[in-house]
Amino acid sequence: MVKVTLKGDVREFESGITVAEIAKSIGAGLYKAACAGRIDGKGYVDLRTPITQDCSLEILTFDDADGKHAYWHTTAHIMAQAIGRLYPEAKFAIGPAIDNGFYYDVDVPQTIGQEDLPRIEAEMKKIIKENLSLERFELDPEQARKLMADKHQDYKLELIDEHSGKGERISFYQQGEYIDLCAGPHLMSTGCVKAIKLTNCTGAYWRADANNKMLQRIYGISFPKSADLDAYLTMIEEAKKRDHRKLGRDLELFTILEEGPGFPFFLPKGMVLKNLLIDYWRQIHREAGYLEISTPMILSRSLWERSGHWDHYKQNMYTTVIDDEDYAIKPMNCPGGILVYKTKLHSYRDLPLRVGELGLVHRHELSGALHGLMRVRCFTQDDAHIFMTPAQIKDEIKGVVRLIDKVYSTFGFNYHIELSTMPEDHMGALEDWETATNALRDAVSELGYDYEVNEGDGAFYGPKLDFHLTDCLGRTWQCGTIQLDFQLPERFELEYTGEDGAKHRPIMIHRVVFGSIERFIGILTEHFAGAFPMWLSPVQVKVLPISERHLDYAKQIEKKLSDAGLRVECDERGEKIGYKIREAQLQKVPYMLVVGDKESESATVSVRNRKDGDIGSMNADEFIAKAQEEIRTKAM
RNA sequence: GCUGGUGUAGCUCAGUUGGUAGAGCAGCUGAUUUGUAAUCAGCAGGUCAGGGGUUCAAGUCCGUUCACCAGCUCCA
Repeated sequence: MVKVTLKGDVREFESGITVAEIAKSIGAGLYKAACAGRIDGKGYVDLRTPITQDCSLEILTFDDADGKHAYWHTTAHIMAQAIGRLYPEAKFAIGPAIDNGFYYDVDVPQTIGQEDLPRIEAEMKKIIKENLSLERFELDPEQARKLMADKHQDYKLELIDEHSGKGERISFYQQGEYIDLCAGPHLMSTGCVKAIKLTNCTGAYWRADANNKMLQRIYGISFPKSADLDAYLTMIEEAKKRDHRKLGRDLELFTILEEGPGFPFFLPKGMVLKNLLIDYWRQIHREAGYLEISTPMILSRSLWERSGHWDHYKQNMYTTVIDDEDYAIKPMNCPGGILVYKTKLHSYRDLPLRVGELGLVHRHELSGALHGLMRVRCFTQDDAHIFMTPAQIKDEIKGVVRLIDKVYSTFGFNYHIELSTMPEDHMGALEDWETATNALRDAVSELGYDYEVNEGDGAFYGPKLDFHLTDCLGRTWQCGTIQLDFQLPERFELEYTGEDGAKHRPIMIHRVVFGSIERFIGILTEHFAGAFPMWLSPVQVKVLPISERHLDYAKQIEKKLSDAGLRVECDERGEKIGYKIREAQLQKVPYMLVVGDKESESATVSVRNRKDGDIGSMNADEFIAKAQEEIRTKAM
């Protein structure tokens, strides 16, 4: 017998009972809803897992993130089975669950287009109706190879070869005629899946390597209730309305034209926003002890050769020729910052030396990678380089992490941190990489932040901590980054004079907080759906006279607010008040001041808030005080 | 760059089996002088993304270049 603790309740079962059977013993409803199990609070296991030791057990349903994972993974198998029926020559690659649903990569001779998805969906629904049970079995590598070879599943054979070295037995799941190499876990039968939707089909490289064959990837999602599926699809439609590319046009923030793909134009209102972010940036960096410099946009080839960019980053660099000499338009600000460091001698007393630069960099990004303001070919980095002694590394990293957290909190962003380690194409000694990576790891864990490790994704000169923000559709974008660099100080022979009078080599941090101001504005726009907080709104107040005879009074109010430092406009057109309000609402102006007979006689304004509607009347000074307070506190 | 899709007025979109472009909103003009999300009328606006080809005839068919969209790869 084994003792199993379920939600604090201890129950006894015969040893070898499966998770599914335990769920069944609790209730038919739970058994039906069960997706996976969690033993002793760790990870998640298949429902078919036998329990042979005392433990605590959680039955995971679709409400649990891991439960969803199993649910979607099973749906991926159902889709693969359907594809197998419709395209008998199909070869299957991998088909995992992802954050929002699942996909399967398949290799079929025909092109599967959007218009083919309903046919596959229909076949999936048949398979669900057939309520096929999913059976798990294990084979040793030789048997596994034979099974997959018989089915001409070349990609699966490659996957088996990868695992067979470990000598482990290989697990499979079978439902009806469909057998898939798979570690699971899975639901008990295809009938457990209810509402399905295939959302997208696109190309994807086998093993995520651009040198490999491109397979066809089909994305889908599924839910236990069709109402949940409908809600999800509605949510996606709503999210698209917050797309910064649409809002950027509607709110006249920026535009990107065919004449300059990837090179954004900032319109007057977008420029207000950009400048406000820069003002804020300068203020917090001054407070954090940073100096500011500006370095040239174009610098000589020899500089980029010395920095290593010419060897490691050339495919992304725009180059030019001046008086028969090669030059490059800077893709990064660091070499310029380093030259500034070298313009004078430094003492250990100067360190840490924090030097910021709002640098406009240009990078040739692949045409297919461009995406509104999120991915452009020229962008302003809110860069800074910190030169320091080895003893200062950890504190400086912590200082930057805190600064980034402070800024992101100011905007109400959630973020996650990734530690990116040494890439294949790197320069410098392994020990340095190890020291640098450990310093980043220690600093972030000592501050108590969680992070994921992103193997091999560091910069060519050093490892980095990346801060990722999420857009309206849940895609994440790297914004802040902290990179620790031993290489460039070495290459440029940077020095400072130590307490001992001898020359020492400083270590440098490259860091950005916004990341790029362009990308940050994109994220910001989607986060607030264009309704920026008062302090960031390009137009904060719109004065709306009821009719022409209130125009003088409206202009007085406008002047008064403008003198008080508010960004205010007056709608002087001979339109009805409803029309003017509608337009101001669509432009997401935080406050509208309606002025007519009543207001001009009593020297007041009727205040309308874009969120709460009419909030009553007050005199102009009261409104100004209220507005200024909202701006001062950066209220969201 | 790769796979698939899309490209008609400033924006959102119609445009039948090929028979040489249409609406709403926005804009301009005029009338209306208005009380918390769209007043009415008139006017103007397009080398149908760009070359090319098939055809008596191409927005429509074919090919190509460019841009955009989704994803992959890559990245702030």
